[in-house]
Amino acid sequence: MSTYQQNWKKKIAGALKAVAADRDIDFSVEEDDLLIEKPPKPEMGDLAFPMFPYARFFKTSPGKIAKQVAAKMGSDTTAAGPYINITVDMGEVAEDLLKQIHEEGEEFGRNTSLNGQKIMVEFSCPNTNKPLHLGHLRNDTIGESVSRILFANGACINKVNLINDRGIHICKSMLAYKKFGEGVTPESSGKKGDHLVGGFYVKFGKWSKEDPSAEEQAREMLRLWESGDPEVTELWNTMNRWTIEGIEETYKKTGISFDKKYLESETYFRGRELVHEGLEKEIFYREEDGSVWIDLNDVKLDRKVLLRSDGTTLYLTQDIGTAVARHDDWPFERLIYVVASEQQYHFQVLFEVLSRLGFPWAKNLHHLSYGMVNLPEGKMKSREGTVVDADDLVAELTGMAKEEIKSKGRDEEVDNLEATSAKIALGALNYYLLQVSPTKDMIFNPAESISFNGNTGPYLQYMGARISSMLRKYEERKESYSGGKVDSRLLTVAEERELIKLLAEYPGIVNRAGEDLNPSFIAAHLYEICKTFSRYYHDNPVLHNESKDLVKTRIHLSGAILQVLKNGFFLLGMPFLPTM
RNA sequence: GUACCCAUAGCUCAGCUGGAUAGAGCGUUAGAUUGCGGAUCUAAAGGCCGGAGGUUCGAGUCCUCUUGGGUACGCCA
Repeated sequence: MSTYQQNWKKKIAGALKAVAADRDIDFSVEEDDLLIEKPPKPEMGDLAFPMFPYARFFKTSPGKIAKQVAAKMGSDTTAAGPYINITVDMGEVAEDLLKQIHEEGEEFGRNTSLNGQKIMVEFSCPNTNKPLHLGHLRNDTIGESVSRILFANGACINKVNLINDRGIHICKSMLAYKKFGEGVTPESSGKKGDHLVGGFYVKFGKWSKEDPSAEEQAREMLRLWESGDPEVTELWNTMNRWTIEGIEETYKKTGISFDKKYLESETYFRGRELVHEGLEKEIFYREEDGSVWIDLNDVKLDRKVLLRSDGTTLYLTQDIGTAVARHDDWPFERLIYVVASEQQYHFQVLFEVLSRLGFPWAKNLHHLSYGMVNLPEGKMKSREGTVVDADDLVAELTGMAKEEIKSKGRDEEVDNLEATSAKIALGALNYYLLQVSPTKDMIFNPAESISFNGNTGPYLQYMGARISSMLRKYEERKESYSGGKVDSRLLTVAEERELIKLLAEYPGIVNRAGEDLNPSFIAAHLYEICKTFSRYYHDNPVLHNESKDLVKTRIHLSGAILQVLKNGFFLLGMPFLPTM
């Protein structure tokens, strides 16, 4: 909610009360309860207030109320059927707004609604038996973006990762390495560590089809690992290091970072302890075979096993330990788990268990459940080898961007072809992934994502580059505009009014994105700004203009737009490019 | 079988707490360049918002039922 909208709410609320007083009706309205919207067409006005809700109190039609209210207002207010439409003096709004944007710079759009609240965000959570794939990329970009958005809303953020480095699946790649690896290393093979290890995981799958004893051998290895066998532990250490180093390289390339990294191998003990404590408190119960359970039938979550009959821990047990360890490390007020929607049941159970264990903060845990990423050809299936590898995809997009730059003959213009291509690829990827509401399944189309026109990352980046180019040109010939001065009242073109409104709305969008944990609101808003600016500068010369005042004013506006784009890009993990 | 999620233009997606004639992009068709980077812009065609009831002054949005799709319900993670 921008300040000019707030002001108008106040005025309309006042007029409504005045109308009620005239007619001796006992009526009051809080200005925050007033509905505010945009008229369907800009020429109808900038703000609209529907009068439907008041018909009941006033015992007349909304249309009549609108007329009576409008009569109390000035010439900028018209009654249009049941609506009151306001035409805002945008010159006045622009004067303060543009100044504010230029002064606040990268801080414009931030607010204090979360007031220093400590929020932990968990995302990514890779396994150490294979490299990242397209699904992780969605997870990573949502996690990173939501963290930045919450920070912009005034929260204190702690981004955490949880490395899944133990369990039977890890042993499978280790076993295959031991049998077929012949001592190969990332260095000797020239392969990234995560890809090398992932290859052995795939190899295990093939081998286990031929040799029925493979699965049993993997279980034996797990037992050895849990009992601390030195040889297995050493191999585990080595291969985990390879994978984690490989994955961290991918994070670096995709602009993802964490404040803290948790390892399952270090937190699962804690989970086991907590289950034992819960058992003593009779929150859990033991079956005859020794396994430990919780009965959640009263909340329709069935019953769930917490410890195997041999006393070893499970995924859920480990997550209990991790949550408690985290709260001890950093007493968060909220913890957001960015995890695929497949795991909804898991988190319902986890939160319920933590709550029954008596942790008051359990009610502040939140599962940010996001949908699957599919391909135009259909679902990704690891068995059919159609899983899109993260590194491959980034490389492919980078290659496509590079070709595009060359084909436009701009490879001489950009200062670093390789770096620029990579930034375009990243912008394309993140924008495409974030443009869709997190909760929904989506289809990822690589060719569409990297396209330079349409609703895509590169299009937005292009608008940023174009505005930058204009600002550079302005700086070059600044002297020829000397004597001119910024005058917001000159911003009378329809697109200018629209742009000012969009800029004014930006902080509210950041707020809403934070409340709903939904970066797509920001994506949509930035696209709207870019599209409007495209249309605007196409027919309205900014620099090639007789009036020096007008040049300066439009540059002032363009600079503010660029600033908002930059700020929004950051929230979406999209690199900004001054030229491309 | 039970629970949760989704269904809007040929395709990919928007549509904020219910509000004026349901919007974009891609694709299709037709246009615009002595112009700040045409990697652009303009316009047209394209919709029973899966279906049926209900609540409401008003429903793409809320409720019930129904159809179709997805996911979960492991001593896997």
